[in-house]
Amino acid sequence: MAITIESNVKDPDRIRERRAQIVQAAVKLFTEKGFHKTTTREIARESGLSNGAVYEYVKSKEDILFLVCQHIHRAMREQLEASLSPAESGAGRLRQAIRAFYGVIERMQTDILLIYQESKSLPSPYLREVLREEQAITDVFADLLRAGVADGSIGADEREIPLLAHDIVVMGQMWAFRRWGLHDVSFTEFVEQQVDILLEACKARFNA
Amino acid sequence: MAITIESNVKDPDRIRERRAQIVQAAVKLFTEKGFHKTTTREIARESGLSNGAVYEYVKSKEDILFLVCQHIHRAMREQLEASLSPAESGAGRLRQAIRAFYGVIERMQTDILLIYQESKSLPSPYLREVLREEQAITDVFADLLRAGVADGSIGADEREIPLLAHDIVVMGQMWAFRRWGLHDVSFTEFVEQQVDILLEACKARFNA
Amino acid sequence: MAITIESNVKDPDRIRERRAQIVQAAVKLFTEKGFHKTTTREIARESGLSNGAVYEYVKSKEDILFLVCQHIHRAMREQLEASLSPAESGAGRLRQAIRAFYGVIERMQTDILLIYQESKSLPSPYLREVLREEQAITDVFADLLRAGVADGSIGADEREIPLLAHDIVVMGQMWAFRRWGLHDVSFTEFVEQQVDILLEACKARFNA
Amino acid sequence: MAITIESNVKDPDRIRERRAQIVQAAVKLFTEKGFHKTTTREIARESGLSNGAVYEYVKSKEDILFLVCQHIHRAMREQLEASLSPAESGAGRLRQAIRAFYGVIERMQTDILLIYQESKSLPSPYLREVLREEQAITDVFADLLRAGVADGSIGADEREIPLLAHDIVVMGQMWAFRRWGLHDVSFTEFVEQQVDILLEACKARFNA
DNA sequence: CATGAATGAGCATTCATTCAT
DNA sequence: AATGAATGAATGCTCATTCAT
Repeated sequence: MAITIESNVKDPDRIRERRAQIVQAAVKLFTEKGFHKTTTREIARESGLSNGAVYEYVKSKEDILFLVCQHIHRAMREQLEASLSPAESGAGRLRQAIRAFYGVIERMQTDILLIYQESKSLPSPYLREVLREEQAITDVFADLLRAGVADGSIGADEREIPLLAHDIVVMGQMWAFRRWGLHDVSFTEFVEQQVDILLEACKARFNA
Repeated sequence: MAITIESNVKDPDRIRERRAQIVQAAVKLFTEKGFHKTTTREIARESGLSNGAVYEYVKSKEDILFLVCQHIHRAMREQLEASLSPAESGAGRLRQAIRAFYGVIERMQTDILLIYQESKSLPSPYLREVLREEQAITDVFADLLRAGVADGSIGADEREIPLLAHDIVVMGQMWAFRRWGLHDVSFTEFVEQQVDILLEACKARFNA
Repeated sequence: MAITIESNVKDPDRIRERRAQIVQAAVKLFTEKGFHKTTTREIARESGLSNGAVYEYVKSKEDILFLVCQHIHRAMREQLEASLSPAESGAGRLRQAIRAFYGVIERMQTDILLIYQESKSLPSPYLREVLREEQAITDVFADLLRAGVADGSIGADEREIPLLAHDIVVMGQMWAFRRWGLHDVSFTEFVEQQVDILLEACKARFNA
Repeated sequence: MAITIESNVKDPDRIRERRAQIVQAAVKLFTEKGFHKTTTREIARESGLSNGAVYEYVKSKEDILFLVCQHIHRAMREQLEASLSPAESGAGRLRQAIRAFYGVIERMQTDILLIYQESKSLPSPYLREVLREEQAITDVFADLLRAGVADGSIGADEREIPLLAHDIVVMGQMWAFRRWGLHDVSFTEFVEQQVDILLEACKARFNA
């Protein structure tokens, strides 16, 4: 199911290592100049590989973009999971999760923006995979919502949950993609206000 | 203040007419294949102009993208303004405005997606102008919120208003840019749920 | 024999007038940016004519260049002839002629440079005509030399005369085309030194 | 100080070799049709390289023109130096140098014409470098003149030397750029006459 | 005569990708 | 496995010239 990028090279460790170099270089360059304005030569130079070597670990420039998206999503997931702490109620856990997630967004602003702006250039099988990952993140919140419904700490209706989960994600990500319009709002204020709105929207009850 | 695209041609009516052709062709092609994968030759052919003629009305490919964004924003504004109907209270007018705006988004889905995905390719003076327009739309809702606060039908705090306005916009636009994740939600449900959340968030009181 | 540039327009006065405008504009632009980097549109604008109007008085861009060269040569001739003053001996008349010619060169530096740099872009019948004119100027000096030989004030041999005449011309024109290397030499010094060399070379005798 | 043209290719030998191909092709084509009427594609074809390969060794068409000028100047210098033979007096060495130089000019007529006609199309840093080279050639003669003054074999005044040096160069180069007017003069006659004039002008004394 | 919009061939340059070494 | 030179199709843009009005 998961997409695998082909490589001419056998040694998996080497593949990991080299791709890490490539991805690091690409993230930097894509962030600075965008996918289309970055050349594969630049990626090669920045990653310390030769032109040809890049193509030993990747079949096309789009592969690199996919690797980049994958890498960013992986990092987001890890950070998100690392910062989830167990709480008494479902509502409590949800609140913590949202806060944790928004913290990740704050730290990974430029990467998230990168995905927002460039993922459309992915060939569709890759794009699907990236959206699947985006959905997986959304599902984390859907699951938390359902857990809260189950323990009575959240009053939302099952019909509302999918959209609520999307709202949670989007209302955080806008910190990255609407940065230009939010310069007067501090990150703390931002989080508090959004969390309040979202928990209200879920009909969260902490005394449940 | 407003950016003006230069043209070699003098007759303003002709400019309007030809640029309309160009924009129409470009919207179609950019939507189908994206800005970078569309060639100026394709735009020329699709718009029924010669290669050279296009460059009589526009100085660069980026100009075309800007014209496209401008056109879309203009259309959004017009539709939004046309569908605003006066209501008793500020809260009522806000609710109507959100509904109207979301209707516009529904009808202009692909155009909005286009702006989301391609505006980053604009040279920065153009980009600034586009963001200004985006902000203007956001400000429409900020103003409505303040009007509601003034007549007592909305209980939000002034400090919350800017972010609330962005939330209103983004929570509607996600219908366009998160289409892939909302296939199980009908548009009506979508609107109702978002509007409920948002009005709750504004502390709207309709019996005020 | 003389080349005539065709025109769609009948009235000769109008042709003269319009071509004068075109030439004036072209001289300015060619001097500033060179023949190839100047567009016919620019010439039209600068001369106050429309794009199409230019082509009523001229058949091609090369025609304009030819007209420009012709105009410059004509002006040189006129100035040269106007400043020739009769002197006693052939040698005296030659010296005066050279001085007069060098004065013209000084005043028309940029025009002369223009001919030096751009005439190679003329279609060959035009080029031939331009060279004929250049030769005619050279012949003025050959004739003066012969007159001096005839009255005994110049001792040069007939075999030397053609080259001597070219030397006279070139040693003056270098004031225009070697300007970059002559910044430490004043024009007066330049003239005196060149004239001395040339008259010596002709074996001019003023007491003849 | 000296200008260096960038290349994507690392191996200096290869750069030398390929640039030699490019220059050879370009000299041929520029001589035949001029810089502006020659396309980079033609240069590629004529030099046996692909379109893209040319741009691995050069950054622009102007770079090629500069390389061409540089190559011609280098060849002139080499030939000039190779044909300088020591002579007793300064005046004698000067005479030999002029003859040698004029021989070079004769052999390199078309190349010299090329520089005369096309160097004005060089971007100004390149042009400056080319003029510096032209000045260096002129300075060779200025130095020879001063040496002759020093040993008493030349009677020219220091104030006259710069212009005299230019005269030496220009009176030779006219063999290339006034070819059209010198068809009746044999090269031997040309050299003898110019040398006589110039040595006279320097007040050269061979019995010094 | 004059206008100025339209044409379209043409050009310099780029860059993802390949492949001989 | 790595290198880096080579490829060549593709692209945005220009501009002399024409011609309908």
